[in-house]
Amino acid sequence: MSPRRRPNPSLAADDRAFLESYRPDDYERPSVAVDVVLLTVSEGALRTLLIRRTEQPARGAWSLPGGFVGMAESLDVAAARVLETKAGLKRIFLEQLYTFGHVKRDPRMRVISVAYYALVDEAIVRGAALASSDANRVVADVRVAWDGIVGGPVQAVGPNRSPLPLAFDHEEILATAVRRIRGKLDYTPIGFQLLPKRFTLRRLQEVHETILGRAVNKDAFRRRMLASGQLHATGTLEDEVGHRPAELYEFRERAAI
Amino acid sequence: MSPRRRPNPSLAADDRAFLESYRPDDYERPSVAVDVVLLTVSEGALRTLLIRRTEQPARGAWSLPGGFVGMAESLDVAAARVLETKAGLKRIFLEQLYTFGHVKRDPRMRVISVAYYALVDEAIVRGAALASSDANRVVADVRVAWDGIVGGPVQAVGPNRSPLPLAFDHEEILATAVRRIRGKLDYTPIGFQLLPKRFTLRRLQEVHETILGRAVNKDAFRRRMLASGQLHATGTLEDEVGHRPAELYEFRERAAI
DNA sequence: ATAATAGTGTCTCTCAGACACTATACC
DNA sequence: GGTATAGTGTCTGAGAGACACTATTAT
Repeated sequence: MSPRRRPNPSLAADDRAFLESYRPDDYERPSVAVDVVLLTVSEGALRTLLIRRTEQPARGAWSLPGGFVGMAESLDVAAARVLETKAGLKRIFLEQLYTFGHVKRDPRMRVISVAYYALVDEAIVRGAALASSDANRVVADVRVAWDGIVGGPVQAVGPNRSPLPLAFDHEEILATAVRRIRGKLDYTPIGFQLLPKRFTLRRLQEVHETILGRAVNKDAFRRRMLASGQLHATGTLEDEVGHRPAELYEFRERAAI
Repeated sequence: MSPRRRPNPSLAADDRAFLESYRPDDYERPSVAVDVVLLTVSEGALRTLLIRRTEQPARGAWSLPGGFVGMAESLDVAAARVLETKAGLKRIFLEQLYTFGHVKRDPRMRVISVAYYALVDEAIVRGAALASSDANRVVADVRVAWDGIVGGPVQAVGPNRSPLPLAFDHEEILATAVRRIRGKLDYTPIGFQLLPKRFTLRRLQEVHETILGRAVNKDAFRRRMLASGQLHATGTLEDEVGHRPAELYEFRERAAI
């Protein structure tokens, strides 16, 4: 049962002696899970991947993709694994969000959930396995009822405009993710993660407006983005747009796990 | 062994039926701990409470106060309990920081640590039980070797100016806490938590300067603080200062767990 | 030519930084 | 009065918002 029986050679001798006698099973332990809020911007709406629960508890309700943390994988790796197995997505921007640990948040047993959020271009979402017509998966609209980063309730809405009930405390997790990215947007170039490699400033501005839930000033936005030094003009223009084409930009570096 | 045997009456009938058959012990689980970075500002230095480990592993190294999460307590409650039992402090500002889950961060076994940070007035630290001359407790200086919120290494230094080696990944946790409060200071009134109920603007500015590790503009600081609406002038002045006394202010509300 | 959006130049307003000045306590 | 800090008034520079204007492509 012990996760690491092999003594670590870098430990001091008395550390090793201690390990021999230590009995981890003497203490009752909670389960630890990761839940991932996969966010994308599509058609001017903030959207997230939800999976319908087919088993108890909360069968039929919608939940964030998640899974239990393996004994030999770090939290980051567990979150990336969940993203790959449940959404078919690899090498996506992924950051830890918050850890939810209320005693009764899962009726089965004590489950502590380390929540992550991921940002991904909508085109990748469409191309991934989750695009297959699976009635138990949906990329739901996220309706946010508050301004700025004050926080508050959110609602997931399905393609047919019907509200989707969320299992456990997943509405709180989703709301926390929205609050976090709204706050991060003010001082980090997080919006790039939601766009393809090349994009126009107009598209980037639309992403910001969608996340923030309000219009932003076009001139100031352009100036601020270009002054940040994070953007690289490619010299090429978009095409087939029916009006004057805009220049395509790239983000200088692209974080991924 | 199961944490909650009593059926929850609010559950649907099939949820209850599921609970009867669910066997949480089928899966191996990690241990979950909380570690608390207790920060205070004293004599122009950022300081934190450290406890010397008297048992293996890492006996003799210094560690953040911490403890395992009980099966019937939430993470917030566990952190507050640690603060009370290990530092004798109650009703202190306490917020979740980050969750550390590298597989080998603890050589004994898989331990996932949910880190919290707490901010407290130095006078309370001095009055608490931890002031008792315990050679295994120290309020150490935190030396920060980087500017702004870029992050980097930190070092804990004892009263005799000797560096204190930290156990496990506690240096990383401490550095994460410093990074977090530096960032929060830019847009939230977090500095109040490190001062007594009544304080002068000068003291508040000193706290900000200590946390940020740099001087801040006096005029702009006063204007910004007074304009924030978070401060309430008491009308009384400090006394016995040997020069013109400053007005005492209060923070409008004081968060605590 | 017309429509539609890309992109720029400029003015103003707000706010932070800098600095000088006055105010008020203890000695 | 001397000294030290509290607190204010004002100038300046940086950056966001607003708005007008030019540029460029498809139809």
